[in-house]
Parts: sequence; C-alpha cells; structure tokens
Amino acid sequence: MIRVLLADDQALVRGALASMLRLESDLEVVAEVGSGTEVLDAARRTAPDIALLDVQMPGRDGLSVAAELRRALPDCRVIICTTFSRPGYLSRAMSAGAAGYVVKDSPPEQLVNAIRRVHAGLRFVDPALAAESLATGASPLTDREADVLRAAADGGTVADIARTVGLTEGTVRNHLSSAIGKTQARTRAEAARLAETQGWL
Amino acid sequence: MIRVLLADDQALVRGALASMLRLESDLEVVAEVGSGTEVLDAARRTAPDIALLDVQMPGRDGLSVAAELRRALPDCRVIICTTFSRPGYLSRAMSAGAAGYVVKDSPPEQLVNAIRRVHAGLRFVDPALAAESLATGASPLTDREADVLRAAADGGTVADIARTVGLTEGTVRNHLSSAIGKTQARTRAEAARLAETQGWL
DNA sequence: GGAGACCCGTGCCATTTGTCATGGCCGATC
DNA sequence: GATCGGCCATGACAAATGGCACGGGTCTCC
Repeated sequence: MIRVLLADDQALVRGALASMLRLESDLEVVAEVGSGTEVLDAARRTAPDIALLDVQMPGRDGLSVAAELRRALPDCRVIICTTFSRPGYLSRAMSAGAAGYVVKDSPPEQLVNAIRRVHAGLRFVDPALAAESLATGASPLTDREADVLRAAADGGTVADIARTVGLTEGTVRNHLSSAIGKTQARTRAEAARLAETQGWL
Repeated sequence: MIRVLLADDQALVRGALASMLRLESDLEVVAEVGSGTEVLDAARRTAPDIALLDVQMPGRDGLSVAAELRRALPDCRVIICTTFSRPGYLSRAMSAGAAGYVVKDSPPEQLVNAIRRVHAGLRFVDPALAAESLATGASPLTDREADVLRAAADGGTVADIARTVGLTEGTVRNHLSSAIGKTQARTRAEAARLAETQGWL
C-alpha cells in the first residue's frame, strides 16, 4: 500500500481527490490537511510515502514546505499538484526536492500514474509544462527586482511600493524600469502580470 | 436517482468530483464536460436533473451557459460551483437563474447537501458569501467603465485600451478616471484589481 | 417637453511614471 | 588589485496618467 498525504486549501477539491484516490486498491490516504503549516505535523504523525502538495495554501507556501519536509522525512517523496502551469514554479519545485509535478488540468489517471511512478523511485513531470519550462528558461530578474514587482502587483503608486519595500522612490523606479525592460513590458502592471504568469514572483 | 451533469475545466478536479459524487447512492453522474460550449449538447443528450457548472471555463462563461441552459431545459436546475467567492459572481449567477452557489472552499458534504436541496426545489447559497454579497452591494460601474477596466486589467497603456475597446484615448481616460473614483482606488491597476475581486468584471 | 442617466469626445493642467546618466558601496571572480 | 555585477541613491527630462471642465449625443422615465 502506498500511503498518501493530501494538502490542498480547497476542502471540496481535497475531499474529492481523496475519494478518487481511495478507489485505487494500492493507495491509502492517511492524512488530509488544508494549510501549509499543518503538513509537517501530519507527516510526522502518519509517515506517508507520498506527500501531495498544492502550491498556494494559506499559512505556508507548498514549495517551502516541500523543502523542509524533504529534510525532516527523507523517505517521504513530494509531488506538487497545482492549478498553475508556470515554468518558474516547476523549477522551484524541483530545486526544493520535489519528485513530481502534476497540473490539475491533466486527466485523473495521470495523477495516479505519477504517484505510482514516484513511489517506485522515478520522477514525474507534466510533459507539456516540462517543454514550456525548457523554452522560457530561468527568471532574468534579480531578487530586488522581484521584490519590487511583487509589491507593485496590487497596483499601488511608486510611493506605496517604496514604503512596503523600504527604499527610495527613485530606486524603486530604477528597479521597475529594469524589470520592465527584462520582461519586455511597457508598464509595470504588464511586467508584474508577465512575471506572475511565468512564476517568477 | 438524481442525475448530475458536471462541467469544470480542470480534468483532475472534474474526475475527482465525479468519483466523490458517485459514492453517494442517490446520485448519478451522467455527463462530464470540460468547456462551456459542450454543456448544452451534453445536457440535451443526457437530460440531467442538476447541472454543476464552474464559472471560469474555456469557450463559454459558466454564468452565460447557465442562463441558456435554463431556457433550453427548464427542468434542469443549475448549481454554480467555483473557486471564487466574489459577490458579483453570486448576484450574476442568481439573475442567470441558478438555484445554488457553492464555493470550493466548503466541505465536501456541503456540495452533496446543496445538490439534494436544489433537487428538492429549494435554493442553496454558501452562507458566508451570501452575507458578504449583501454587505458589498451591486456594482457601481457602468457597462463601459467595466469594459475599459477589463481591457486595462492586463496592464497595457491607454492607447492599447483605446484600441481594444474602440474609443478615443481621452474617452478611455475619462472612463478610467470615473472607475477609479468609484472604486476608491488611486491607480487604474488598483481599480482593476478591486473590481476584479468584487466580481464586477 | 423636460430631467436625468450614460456615452463619447476635446482640451487643459498638475502629478506621476519611465528612462537615462552618474556615483558610491559592497561581494564575487579573475 | 582590478573588474564586474548587483544594490542603493540622486537628479533631470519627456511622456503618460489622473483629474477636471465642457459640449453634444442618445436613451429612459416622469
């Protein structure tokens, strides 16, 4: 039996996934949690073989949880399962030690397939996303540029951004200008949107 | 037996929901589709009692599908099931003739509960969302303002917006200015974000 | 026949924004 | 030690933006 831990913030989806996985005779859902902070505790209690983590969860990011989970329970392998097919997420997931990456668009069998393969010691990455990831490459943004762009994402003024990041307005404008150039955008809003969809933030 | 049609663009979630609903002895999933355009055909073929529609789907909006479905098959009742708890979506869903509104955050039993209640001729709306909807009220934006804001959402310049909407730059600026005032924002990006989260777009 | 809403356009002005040049301060690399 | 890249800051300038006033057009409702 493959012991599975399920982490997703949407209770309905989480429950539905659990129902589906339970139909497989070789799978056993041993824990269901709805936030990133609960994952480690639950994993220590139930010692799952596979942890299925969503990226965006309240409390803690699924990617950062993956890294810590890997250190705390080396025998537990991680599969990231998320709505977003963003190249940046994939690369961050892999460098966080994840063994699998499944997009919620893919057919149900693919998730089960991924679980079995990962449990067998292999890796599994959504094929389409893998190709796209190779095409777009890594983030061209520096850390600060990403910070500033993140702060700019909700549409505030330069003064707002400067306050939240703790910089001068002029510096913020420089970082923004640089980010706009690198993302080939013409507005910081556009730059933020592009960087977001690439998973660079 | 309650016959259910399932429409959600994410195949994994759709399949999982189907698995879950099939566990209930009085429910029968008679159709699964992944886009708004397929809903009507599938409904005509399978004559479901309940159509469970996601809001955002490729092809056609779940809300507009709901309205047409209601006209084409008056006996089929519609439940909107979506990730987003946005007041505007709820009011639009209700005016489109939906009988239920369930958020994907809610526990699995709530969906089953909603299906049974709606099938019994009652209505079901997520309680938290219903309260929030009453609090925020209807959209203050005019049609054109909403159009312009929608076009502004991806961060283009005023010239871009004017081109996509087919207006003069000056007019676009006026609509934007008005929308900014109504949403109490200080940037059109902020206004677009606010309107978006309220479900006004 | 108004009154009032929304729509579209023009024009003007203060502010904000994007861009560029310049300089100092690190830490890494050669 | 020199060089390079990232980071922070300043200053200056053209363009874009937001705010506002104005006029004309179409509707609906009273």
